[in-house]
Amino acid sequence: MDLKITVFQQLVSIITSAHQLHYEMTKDMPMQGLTPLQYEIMEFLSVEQPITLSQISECKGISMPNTSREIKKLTELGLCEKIEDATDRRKQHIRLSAQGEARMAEAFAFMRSRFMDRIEGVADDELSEVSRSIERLQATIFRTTS
Amino acid sequence: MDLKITVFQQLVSIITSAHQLHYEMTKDMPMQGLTPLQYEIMEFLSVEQPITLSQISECKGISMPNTSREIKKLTELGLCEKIEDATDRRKQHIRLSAQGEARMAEAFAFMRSRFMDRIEGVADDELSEVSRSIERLQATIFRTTS
DNA sequence: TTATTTAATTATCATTTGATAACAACATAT
DNA sequence: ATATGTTGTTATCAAATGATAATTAAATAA
Repeated sequence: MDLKITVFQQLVSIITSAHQLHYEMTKDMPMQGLTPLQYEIMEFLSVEQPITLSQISECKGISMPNTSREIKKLTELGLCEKIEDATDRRKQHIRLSAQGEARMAEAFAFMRSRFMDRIEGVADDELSEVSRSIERLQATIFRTTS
Repeated sequence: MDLKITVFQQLVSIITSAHQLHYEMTKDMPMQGLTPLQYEIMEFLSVEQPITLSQISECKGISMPNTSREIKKLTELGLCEKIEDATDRRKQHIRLSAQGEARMAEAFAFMRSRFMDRIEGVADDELSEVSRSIERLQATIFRTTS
């Protein structure tokens, strides 16, 4: 069969697995007043930061009014903050506040603990292989086509 | 730094990338009357099939009443069907109907097309590397710990 | 200058999804 | 036989999210 088709099918399967693993790592995690969407935005912010409202809207597929609403709530909760753009006064750069960073550090610690249980028996040389494999995927198919 | 910590951080990044890529492949895809959750269940069914209602509920983190409601809607739309269990008459095994399979084949064709555009310039030997990398991940960290 | 575009906000309503209680049918343990 | 647990259903309400219109302010194009 065509190699590209094979890789596509493998990609679908790994996307499914990644989704499933994320679900298992975050299941029963205390949300401390955040709705699922708000938490999702927080996770996104901890990876892409700082970022404007329009970019969040575009990347996550949330309309501008709804993005504005959720960021407002997160800001009111003290979890993120708005920074004015130096050259364009319309733009707002959003980043996690110190409290928001702490909150996400907790979340990732929770996930990490779940992950550690999962890979308990895996040998170091196998893990090195895994590490190289992930690097390879990030450098090719997951690379952002700008 | 500890290898396991490194792999965890890489894992978080690949989960994010996978989520992002899935979003880009399905963005603007015609949903033909399916809600996001219903489509998500359809994707799940096309991977795990047949499966009981309780298993869908457990795996996807949807309560039984809500799972029942959504499966009922999908069944009414002719996209999936219920099969009685031979030994336990309470159980319902759910699978995609022929129409449901056709619908998902369309969905995957849509995604595949997007994916092909994305990897247009990637050489075959690089793709083979990607393929091996995915296999390695599926065999290790994404393997289901039963 | 004036028009047009872009970034963000507020308000509002519809839809989707989540949560809970009450129930029915069947299986299994005591 | 009776109790208890499991699987799934229906109904209902609450919460979260999506969608749209109207608005403000600032940048940019004409």
